Amino acid sequence: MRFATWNVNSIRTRVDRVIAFLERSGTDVLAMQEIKCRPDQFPIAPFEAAGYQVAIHGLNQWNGVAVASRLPIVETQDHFLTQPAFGEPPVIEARALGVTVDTTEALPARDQQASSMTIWSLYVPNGREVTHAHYAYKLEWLANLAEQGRSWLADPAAQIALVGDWNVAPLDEDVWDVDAFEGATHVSAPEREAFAAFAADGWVEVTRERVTNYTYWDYQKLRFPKNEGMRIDFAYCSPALAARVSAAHIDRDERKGKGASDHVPVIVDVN
DNA sequence: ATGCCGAGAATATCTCGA
Repeated sequence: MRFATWNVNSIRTRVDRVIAFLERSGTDVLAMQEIKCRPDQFPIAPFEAAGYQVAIHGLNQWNGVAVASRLPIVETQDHFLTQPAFGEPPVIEARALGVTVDTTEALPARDQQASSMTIWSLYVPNGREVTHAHYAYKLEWLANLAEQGRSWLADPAAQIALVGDWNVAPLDEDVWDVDAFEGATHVSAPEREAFAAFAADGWVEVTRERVTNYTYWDYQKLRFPKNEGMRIDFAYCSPALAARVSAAHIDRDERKGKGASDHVPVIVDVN
């Protein structure tokens, strides 16, 4: 069984690339971020034609998350219980979508193996500037998700993946030039502590040891040709799910050519 | 090589992204 996460930066602009990726990669479940549209604007037909159901959560042109699955979708949640609001009036933004899929047909029968998996497509707030209210919101968002996550991990058999654009570069090596990020968001100590808290709680980030590459390159200043990128897309798995992960990689080719997202897919294989 | 910002809404220029 293969799942993936990809910040697509507008599904309406990128749908042809996304469908081609699904068919080329054999991905069973794809978590998307920054779809930048409402459900009624989402190009559902090409997904269905390719054999995928789509769960969509989008409020307007900002943010937006979705999950495409060729495994049966059995439950969806359009926010996590402790998810904070932002703005005036306060709104719980479209930044989290939990989709539970039946994995029976994609995995070999095995004693006591779970028959379902919940994949959360997450688009963590950017933060903008460390002095901005959006930054405090980002830290609250991560802390509240961690709080929620601890309750989920009370079940040692939980099959849960928290995947998406975390908007945090956890290590210095996750940015092309740490000096260029002095004082910026994504690399600050509080953000890194908020990210590391998930590991302390028992979540296992399954791509760190299997992928040695960036997942994002800015559109500006020839960042991709010069390989000046950032590693900010991750997959935290519950312990029981992490134990079944066999491989992970990125599809770097998706950053090439006309019409690329600024992020690439991060792909995880599960036995 | 992969190439110098892209997307959406509104309507000409703004917000947002990291």
